Amino acid sequence: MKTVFMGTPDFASVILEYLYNSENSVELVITQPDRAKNRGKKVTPTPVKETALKHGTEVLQPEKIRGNLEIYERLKTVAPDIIIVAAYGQILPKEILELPEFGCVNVHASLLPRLRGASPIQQAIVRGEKVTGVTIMQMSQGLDTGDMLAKAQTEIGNLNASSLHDRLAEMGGRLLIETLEGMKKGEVNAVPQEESEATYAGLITKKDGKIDFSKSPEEIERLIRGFDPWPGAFCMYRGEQIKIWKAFPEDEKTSMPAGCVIEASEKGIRVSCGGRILNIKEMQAPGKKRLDVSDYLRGHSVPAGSFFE
RNA sequence: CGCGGGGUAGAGCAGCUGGUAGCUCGUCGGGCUCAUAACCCGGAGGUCGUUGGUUCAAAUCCGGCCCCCGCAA
Repeated sequence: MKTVFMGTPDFASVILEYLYNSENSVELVITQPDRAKNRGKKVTPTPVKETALKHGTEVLQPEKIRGNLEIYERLKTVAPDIIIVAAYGQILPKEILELPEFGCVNVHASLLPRLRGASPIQQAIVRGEKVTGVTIMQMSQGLDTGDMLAKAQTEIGNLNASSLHDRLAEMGGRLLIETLEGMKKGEVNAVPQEESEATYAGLITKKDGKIDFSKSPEEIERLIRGFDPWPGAFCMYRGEQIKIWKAFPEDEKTSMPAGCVIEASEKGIRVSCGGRILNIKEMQAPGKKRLDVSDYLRGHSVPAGSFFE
């Protein structure tokens, strides 16, 4: 099929690669404008833009796609059979959704109707879902509310957000291509989402990574894993913001107050939380690299009775 | 020119108001012990990121460059 692709981050760029490696043509790619970001405030192209340019496809980066006549006319001229959307980052107006013969389909990184929204991958882990997956859906005007065309699922196990992201991106790419094949043959059924089962995964900010030691060790561990590598789960120790990258819940009970260090050794820093214990294994001080707790302790002292907060 | 921290022994840190480098762990050898990741004794291991400069003398002061990281976006 003749397609137009719209997407922005790495997740979308993986999907786009699958599209290039398929029978379908990519006529045009639309992504978010280059933004000044990172240290040094350098203007950086989006991953999708890089992928598109690598394949020699024209890229458009409208600041606002809604009500953008130029883009609309352009799409009309290109006249794609279908528009593929993956983590684009802007809401598409009705007239674009209805423009192609096959409409717009979205690759979403969750098993809809669960985890609609911007952060399905992280939230799947943080909320303790056992399984998650990808859904290909026919886009409608609501937020991830369209009819579902295909799904694939996977166990989360103890993956962190980075590994889960990569896995879901690959799954999404494969599933998209299959679905496009099916659509061409008219073999795809659109299944409405069960509205009552919908959950939402909103935009994540760095502040959401703050660890609350009154919560259970399991919950904290999921936050750490779900926010790895971005934005990272953190807490304060002696006035410094410390990121925690690896930790394991222990069953042992304790009556020490939340955040209290019970023991610090090369086996980990054991901290009281929610009446039980979280064993911290890997951490990072500001301006420093990620360190094994055993390495960290060679240069810092973490006495029992001090507090993480 | 967004703000900031840092590059010192295999690892993590200290030293940085200038005068031939120190701590903890590891490592090697020896000892103690029924035994040990415990303890005692001893040793090896560093062109102090790189490159210029100031100085009688620089890890320590000044400039350029390379690399790592935190914040903010």
